[in-house]
Amino acid sequence: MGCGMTFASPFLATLESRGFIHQLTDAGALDAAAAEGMITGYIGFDCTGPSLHIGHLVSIMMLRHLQAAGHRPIVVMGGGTTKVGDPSGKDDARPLLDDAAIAANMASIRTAFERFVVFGDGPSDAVMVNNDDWLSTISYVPFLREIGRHFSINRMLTFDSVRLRLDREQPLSFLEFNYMIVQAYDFLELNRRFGCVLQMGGSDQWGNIVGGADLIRRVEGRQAWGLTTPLITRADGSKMGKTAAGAVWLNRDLLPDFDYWQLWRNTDDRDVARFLKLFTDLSLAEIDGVMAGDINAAKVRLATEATALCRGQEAADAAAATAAATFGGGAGEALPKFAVAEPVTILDALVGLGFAASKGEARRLVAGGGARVDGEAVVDEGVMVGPGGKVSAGKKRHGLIIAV
RNA sequence: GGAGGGGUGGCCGAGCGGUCAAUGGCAGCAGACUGUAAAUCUGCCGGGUUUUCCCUACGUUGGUUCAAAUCCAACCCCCUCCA
Repeated sequence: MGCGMTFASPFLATLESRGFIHQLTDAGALDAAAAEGMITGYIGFDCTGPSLHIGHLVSIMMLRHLQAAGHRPIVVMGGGTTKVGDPSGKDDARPLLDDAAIAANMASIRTAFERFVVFGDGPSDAVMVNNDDWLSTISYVPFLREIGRHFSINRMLTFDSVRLRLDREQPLSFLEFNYMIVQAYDFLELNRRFGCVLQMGGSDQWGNIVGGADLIRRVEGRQAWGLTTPLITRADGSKMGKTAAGAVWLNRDLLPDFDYWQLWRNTDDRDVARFLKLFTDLSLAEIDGVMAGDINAAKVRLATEATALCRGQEAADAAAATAAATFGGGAGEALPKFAVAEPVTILDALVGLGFAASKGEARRLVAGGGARVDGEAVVDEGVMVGPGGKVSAGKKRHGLIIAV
């Protein structure tokens, strides 16, 4: 969508040209600040799950572009805000997580960032902080007097996150109602600690972000800005992040490299150009070149570039090589494997590889003509497969039987 | 507090004493066509069992029946209207 403006600062110009910008506050002043010198910006991430997923990728890429343009990114782990729970875009309150669960999720999540931004002590090196560090020590009455007085209930009631709940007569607890205040306070705290002047996030965060920028202006008398991305959906209307098979995790231990690569490889034709801009480092000129060629080659390029960013070049190349070999009729190393001591039936092999949830489902797969051993369709469910065999379910799912 | 309506398979939504593992739609999986895409058409779509067999399922717990998702009772939860 974008705002159609032209920007003087490389950072905003890049975001705009690549489709990252949905809304931003005082574009002219932010552009001037970013053009003039280094700025510090942040994005917060909740720790409600064990890993971030590709729905978070747009935000992560913005931090990457921020750093690439010579600015300083701050990754805020929402150890504290996760305890409150963001009502934005939700009909119901999320179950509250305990400290141990949040800490575990946070530890798992932080590893994903190391591939996208460079952490360190240099001026534009990324910083990671946990907002629990300052939120958990807040004293109630002093907080109300310093921060709470700047928030108008009248206005808070008009924010979408609150209004939608009230309009639908869904419950909204006082705890959740405070989320925006707590997030606004984060921005203030980051402004004080790091001179952070920009908060970015998804479009559902607009209210929270503006709240923070307002708070900084009122308390510190300084200007701060907010920027949101559009909600990225696939051509079929589905949201990024999830497929019917489950969340598309960034962490390798939750989703194998090959599966991650395959996911991008199977991108809808209509999404390829857009995704190349959002999820790879290729320049716009390179993308034009790629798109001018074969669409399937473009998808391979998207898959390899996106996988390299998230999982490393080596993993991306291995996945690409495996795909080339496997879909060329052979088999690649990165395929799922099932270790057996002696030959098993095709049914057990399909279940063992995770291609069928039950023997009944495996049976149906065979009956429907979808099962293959070494490329040959299996018609008899009694067929045995031993180590070295390649088992396929449909055209896209392939696995290897190996010896224990 | 009073009066109604409802809770069904991943989701939506029929069924309202046996013929119900439960119509239909969506999602999903597979086949055909293709390009590891989309669209379209076809099949499958609780679990086990080499299959006119067994198990588990229609909010929960009991009951009536030869037989219940379907009837009764109590309880839990949701919605609407009245106070």
